[in-house]
Amino acid sequence: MSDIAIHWFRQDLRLSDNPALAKAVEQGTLLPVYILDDDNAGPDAMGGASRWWLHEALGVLNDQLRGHLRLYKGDARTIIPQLAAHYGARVVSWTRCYEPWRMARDKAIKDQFDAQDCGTIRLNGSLLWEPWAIQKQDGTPYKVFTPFFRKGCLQAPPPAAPMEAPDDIAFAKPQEDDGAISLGELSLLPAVAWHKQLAPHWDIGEAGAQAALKRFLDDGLNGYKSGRDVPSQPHVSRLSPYLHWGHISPNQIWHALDDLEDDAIPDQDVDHFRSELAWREFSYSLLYYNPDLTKEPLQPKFAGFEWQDDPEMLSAWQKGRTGIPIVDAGMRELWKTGYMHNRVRMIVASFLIKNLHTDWREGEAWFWDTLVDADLANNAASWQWVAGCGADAAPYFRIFNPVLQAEKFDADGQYIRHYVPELSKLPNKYLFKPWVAPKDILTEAGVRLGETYPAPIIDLKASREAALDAYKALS
DNA sequence: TGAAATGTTGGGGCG
DNA sequence: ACGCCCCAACATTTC
Repeated sequence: MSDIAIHWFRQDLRLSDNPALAKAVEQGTLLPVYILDDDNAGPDAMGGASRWWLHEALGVLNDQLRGHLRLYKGDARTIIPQLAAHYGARVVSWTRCYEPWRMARDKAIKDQFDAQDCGTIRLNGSLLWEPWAIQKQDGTPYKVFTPFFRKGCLQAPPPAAPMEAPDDIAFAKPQEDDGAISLGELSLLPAVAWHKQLAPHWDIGEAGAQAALKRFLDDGLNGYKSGRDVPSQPHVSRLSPYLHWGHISPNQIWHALDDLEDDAIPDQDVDHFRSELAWREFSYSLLYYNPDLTKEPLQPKFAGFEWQDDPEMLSAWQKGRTGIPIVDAGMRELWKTGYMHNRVRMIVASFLIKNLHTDWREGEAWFWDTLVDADLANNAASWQWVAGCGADAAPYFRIFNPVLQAEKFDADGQYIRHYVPELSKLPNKYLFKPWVAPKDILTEAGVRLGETYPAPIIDLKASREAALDAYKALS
């Protein structure tokens, strides 16, 4: 047996605060690998934006590893044991994942190794607390967020202090015939170069994650609690893709908040940002205890709910051509940047579900394909939350009015004007609802409804009432 | 992590 | 001066 330790990178694409990687480095010479495993992912295989991000991220990680990252494509259940045998590895390490398909796969691989000499190292590096660590007194999982956060998270042992990156990694000598392929051969980039417009908005990788954290702590956190609702303001962290890919660990963020030296930042801002990290934990808890979360409503009474299936409506929503400015602005931000501000996510989701009466799984699928932070747990839990069929869900009658939401949270119209430039000359009075503007105002602003910008595809008032009736029938 | 309908109050205009 | 109406502004209830 050699002294080789294989670290299998998955959603932990960083060197610092990576306990499993650190352990592997301690135990031998490192063979760092990544496997594109669409075989096991099945219907949960990555979407387009994720694949682009991963392509870039693997390039950056390979540079960090001084060109030693080995890439493979296929079924990890066979590739990992083959690699271990091929190299005569002493140990294989990985950071735990919590998606049902990954947990099943990883357990099968672990079981194979348990019957052999090769050891495994499996550690948490992606969550503040592992899903099974946060439970109610009676041993059942929390179903409501606030006690999950206050009683569960805040009274649990605090997250471990982050570790430095291992210095001076000794790499194993790669063998040419081990099945490794090039980054290009992973074929992660889409045939149509849609991803190119995403690139200017992101600094992918571990350094980019740390820069985003610093930017947020310096300029965004102060005023977070209320500023986070305003999409034109820099008061959101934009850390979600970095967390999803493990370019930064939640422990690093949590402890950075502990270590803040700026006394001027109100406690309520820091506390609220911590609660957002805890929402991520809550989503993972929900998925862990409800493996069908991505496909089945948590509340059984929604099982037979009759959603409308209108491909044209869905397409208009996806393209940002609904005729409702704040909705279109959000959907276009998503298409252009791979991201959407959280407040706007709630607005567009509410519109799809409660005005267009579309199955929440359609929205879930679109976000899965287009978000650079697409995350199985967060995506499923959040769509169920908006649809009202999830845990701790919004009451069914809580329906957003996208006009009022825009008037409240984009009061100066900056966000809408940026993403819906064909409306930018409209005065604020009509920017949020151009269909009520007098003809001469529209003409003066260069807007021709139905030509330069769509007329609304749905009547907000009537569709709201229809949703209320349908939901009321359930309760 | 709503919105709309309904109810209440109080100031000002006006006969 | 007084009563009446109107209607913001705010509060409460309902979906």
